[in-house]
Amino acid sequence: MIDLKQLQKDFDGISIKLKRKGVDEKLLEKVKIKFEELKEAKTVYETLQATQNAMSKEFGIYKREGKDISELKAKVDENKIHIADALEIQRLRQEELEALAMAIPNIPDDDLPNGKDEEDNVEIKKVLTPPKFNFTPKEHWELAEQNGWIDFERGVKLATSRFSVSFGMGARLERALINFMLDFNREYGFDEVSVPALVNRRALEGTGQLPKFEDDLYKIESQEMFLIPTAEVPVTNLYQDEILTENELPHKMTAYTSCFRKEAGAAGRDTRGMIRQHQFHKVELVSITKPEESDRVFNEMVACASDLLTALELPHRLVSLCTGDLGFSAAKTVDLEVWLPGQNRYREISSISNTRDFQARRAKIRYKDGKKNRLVHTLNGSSLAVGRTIVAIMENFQNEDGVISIPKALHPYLGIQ
RNA sequence: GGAUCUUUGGCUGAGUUGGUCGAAAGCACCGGUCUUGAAAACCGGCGAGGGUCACACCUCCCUGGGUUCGAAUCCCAGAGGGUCCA
Repeated sequence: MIDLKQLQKDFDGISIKLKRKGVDEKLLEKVKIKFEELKEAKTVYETLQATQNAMSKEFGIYKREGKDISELKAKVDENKIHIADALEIQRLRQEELEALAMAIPNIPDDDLPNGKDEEDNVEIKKVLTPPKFNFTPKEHWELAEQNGWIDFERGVKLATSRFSVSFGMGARLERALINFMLDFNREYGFDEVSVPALVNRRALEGTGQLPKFEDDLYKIESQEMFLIPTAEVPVTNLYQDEILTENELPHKMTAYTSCFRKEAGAAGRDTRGMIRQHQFHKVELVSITKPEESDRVFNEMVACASDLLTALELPHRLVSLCTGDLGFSAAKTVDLEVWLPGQNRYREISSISNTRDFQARRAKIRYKDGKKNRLVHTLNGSSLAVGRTIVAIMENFQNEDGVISIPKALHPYLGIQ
């Protein structure tokens, strides 16, 4: 959630910034007015409540002294009615404001490229050069089936489309990658955590998936619990409602989880293969920092993910997302795109975001800065999506006969000499 | 699943004949005295959010309702935890 006080104070400045992300100024105007109305309603209510409290106190004194209370009681009873009204007004305005304010995305950083969508993202740099083949490289689903690594039909049989089953080396590769990434991240200074894959509503509100994106989440109706769409949710919310000490920051964490997404808006896209699955494995990076540290840690996270790809000998590039392509909670995002020879293009394999205090405000994650409590900054990013990494390995390490070599970095994890 | 107990500030933990309780005490923490330095001892401070220039003031003792002029304290429902039974 954005800072409403600041919106009130600097409406024009913030409007300009949010417009870059495509936010309607009318919505902001509404929020500002609602915020002022709420303040007004609060003042009215609090004044009434104060006199009520004072009278109640007096009541006690009267009684102790044996004075007549009938007159006072009449006054108090009357005031009570006004309080009920005032409270109701306040409650309504609060609800209205919340509904509006929760729909406003984070403010993009000033130095981001302007733009509408993916097309306007800006490449920062390329790492490693794509391999040249003297044959036509195949796409991953072909290779996956040929090698017997992944079975898409059986995934559909067990669940529905966009589920798959890994066999043999395909399955082992998954496990090897997860271990490799976690070890790699740990050496980079990220502490490993293992978290629930099912979370409550509050957690999802904290990181901004709810209330806006409920359609994309799998929900356990009977319990009001949700399957996590990313480890970002449980890991960031570890510190929800807490006041951290300055010297425990930054918290740099890495976690492996399965992720679950309905992909509601992606009908027809990437229907083949395992680029876009309802369930996938991901190793995630999450950091919680002091505000002045978040840019530094952001760069560390990007470097960590990029170095990981390099260690796996996968050609990739870093892309700065333009304002229009930025996610809801992000103030800044760098995507890592891996080269896929079969598709002859780069595809997203990791996405690192700094949400600044946007999630911290919702999730109430603060730290003691001297005497004061300040909001932390939260950052998250995929180390790498495991499925897409396997896709990248298959396509980049394929041989003419369809046999797939294994990157050296993974040899120890697969018992290859 | 049934019975019963429990849920308080960073932690431990008082407060259950309803009023002066945002809440004792201890620990932790911060500042000071002392010390070459540290520890100990002593003095002081120390929950959060809103509001204010600063006060005042409002809200919060698991959550949501209710009773009452007034609830951490009473009633109801729900959630979490413990114990016993199955």
